[in-house]
Amino acid sequence: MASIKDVAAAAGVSVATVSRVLNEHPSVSADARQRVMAAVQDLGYRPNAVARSLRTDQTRTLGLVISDVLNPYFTELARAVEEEARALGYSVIIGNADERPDLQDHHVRTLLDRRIDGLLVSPTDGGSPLMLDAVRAGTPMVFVDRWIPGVQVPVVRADGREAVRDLVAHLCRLGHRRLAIIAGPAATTTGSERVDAFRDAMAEHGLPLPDAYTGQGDFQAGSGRRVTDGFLDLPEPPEVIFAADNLMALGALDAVRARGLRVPDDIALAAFDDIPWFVHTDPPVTAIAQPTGELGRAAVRALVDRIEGRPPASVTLAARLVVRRSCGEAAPSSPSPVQRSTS
Amino acid sequence: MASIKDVAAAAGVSVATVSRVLNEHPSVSADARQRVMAAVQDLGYRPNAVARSLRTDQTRTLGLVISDVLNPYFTELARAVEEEARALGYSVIIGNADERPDLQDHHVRTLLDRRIDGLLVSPTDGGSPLMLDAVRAGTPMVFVDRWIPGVQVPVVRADGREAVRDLVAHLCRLGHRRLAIIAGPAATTTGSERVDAFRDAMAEHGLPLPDAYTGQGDFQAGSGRRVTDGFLDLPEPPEVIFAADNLMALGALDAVRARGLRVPDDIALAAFDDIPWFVHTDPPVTAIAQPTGELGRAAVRALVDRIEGRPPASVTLAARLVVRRSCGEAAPSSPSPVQRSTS
DNA sequence: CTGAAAGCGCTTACAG
DNA sequence: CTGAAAGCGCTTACAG
Repeated sequence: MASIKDVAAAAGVSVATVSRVLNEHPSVSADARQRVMAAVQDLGYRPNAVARSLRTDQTRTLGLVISDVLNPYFTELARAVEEEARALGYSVIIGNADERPDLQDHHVRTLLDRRIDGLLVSPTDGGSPLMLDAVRAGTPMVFVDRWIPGVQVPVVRADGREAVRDLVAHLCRLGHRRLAIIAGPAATTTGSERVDAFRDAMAEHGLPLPDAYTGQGDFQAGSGRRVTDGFLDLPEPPEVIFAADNLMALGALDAVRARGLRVPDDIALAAFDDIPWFVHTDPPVTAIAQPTGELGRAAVRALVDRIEGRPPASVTLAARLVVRRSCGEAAPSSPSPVQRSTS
Repeated sequence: MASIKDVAAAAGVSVATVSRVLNEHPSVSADARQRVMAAVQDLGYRPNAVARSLRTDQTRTLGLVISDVLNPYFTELARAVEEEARALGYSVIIGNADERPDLQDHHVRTLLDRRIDGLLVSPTDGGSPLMLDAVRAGTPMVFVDRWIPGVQVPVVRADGREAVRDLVAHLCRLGHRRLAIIAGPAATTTGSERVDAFRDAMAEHGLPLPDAYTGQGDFQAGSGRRVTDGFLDLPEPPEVIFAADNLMALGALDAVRARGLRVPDDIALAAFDDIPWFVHTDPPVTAIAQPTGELGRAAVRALVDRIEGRPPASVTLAARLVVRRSCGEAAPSSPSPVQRSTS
């Protein structure tokens, strides 16, 4: 592979001059520029990003550590992140933690070793020593979706409180009283917040959330199945299951179906996070939709602000309830069943 | 951030010695090793991967360029790739082409600039000059899923011919005669192969595949909707739509539902690529399942073989038909409706 | 406008 | 076993 030396030789100039034209430094003669460009063409020269990074101490790369790529929510988030980063001249390297703190640390470490310019994290846990060290060491960082309390890092996330209240109101209107939740890990903010919001909203309606109706999941399908099985084995099973993410909702559907039960007749179901498939499931699933793309873009902007020396801002966007048929009656307000979340 | 010099100073040795203990070079005294380890601990030193790469001319990184991260098939593929790569001591950087040749080239270029050790590609098109150049220049490369004909690069893929024959047989058995396909881009191998396999299988049953029943899609949901609308507008619409990937099947479901029609009563549907949601759609979708994880792992092994100087092998695995209810009668052989593809 | 030179943080023959 | 030195491919003050 041709190096800058080869280009310099071919163009009859010094490597400094080649570097200057490559970096569009103004003080290069038109003639020199010409010859360098020609040599670059001829040799098919491409600057070695590794060498450049070593020299300039910047990689123009962002690290994104997400909890689970297989979760469509995070996939969409990752896509938006990459898109916005590309627009701002950055690449992004994705690390998939698979909801495992050890894997998360592995990726953070690898990313740090590669000297990425900044880190976007959706923490799988309450904050490992490694993560905390990275913050303390001054690594530009921004949390997306989930965050670690007590740490001085901007957070870009959706607030689902209102939407959860809307959901509970919707459920009460349909006559449901025994509501259960499949929660995410308590160590994650989204894990605990969604339960809290649910419990608080229920309280407003004078409904208790008994422990038996609070299942501990891990945001993955398997736990959704397990917890749902537990609910269904109860002497008095709940009338509604609210899954704190779409994968656990999938697991819940698996479990319900395995028993030959029907949604919503035998048991109602709702989920946090909306995905295109929820329109086509049997029945269509009522869900709380996050502005996922906007979250990803805002997170990148905050991180790049931080990297480039501008003050980064935390951002909180609203989530919203999308009523479908999985809790009972279809929403009378919904104009067409195929309508997609476009707003 | 501490550098190797700092460690050397703290340990009272030269940087060469530090480097040796870091790389587990045998000829280091126990004493020196001891002191270096301690210094590394104290300083929280982590070697700069950028500098190491520049020096050793290897990044221990694989590039993976896929056509669409939002497609669950590719997400799963990417996950398997990362897993196997990690097991073999490599990181992977994913580039999402979004089915756009220009974006694909962008990522290939970026990856090459970063001097990744090898490239895993599922080409969006028939092969851009850039891609061809990269092959010619000797970049270790392996194609996964899709490939570029006439290029000397190992291919790891699933052969869907048999499964498509099984599908067509299944459709005929159910009495369907007018079968239509939503094809992928003709420039992709999977785009053309699936149509060919479908047409050939139909021919065996004496069925023609008229042009009107061959819709041109691009593997994305929008095209599935458009093509399906076209089919449904035909004076004599097909009885079955076979979508060449799961996203176009989603689009087809959207379009069918928008007209208030029902699957399979009004029109039957089948898809290439199986995803967990197909179990829960209304109705459950008959699909051709690829051994996605195994493809990803085999592709990584082939690429790493190539990188490390061993002869890489092409791999072809079989896809298989998973019958559900979207084409008519449920499969009588299926023991339980929730059964997941585990084999 | 241009080039020689230093230096980014490593690794690795080469001597000792 | 150990260190001094060269060099990977760049960029960037510093002189001219």
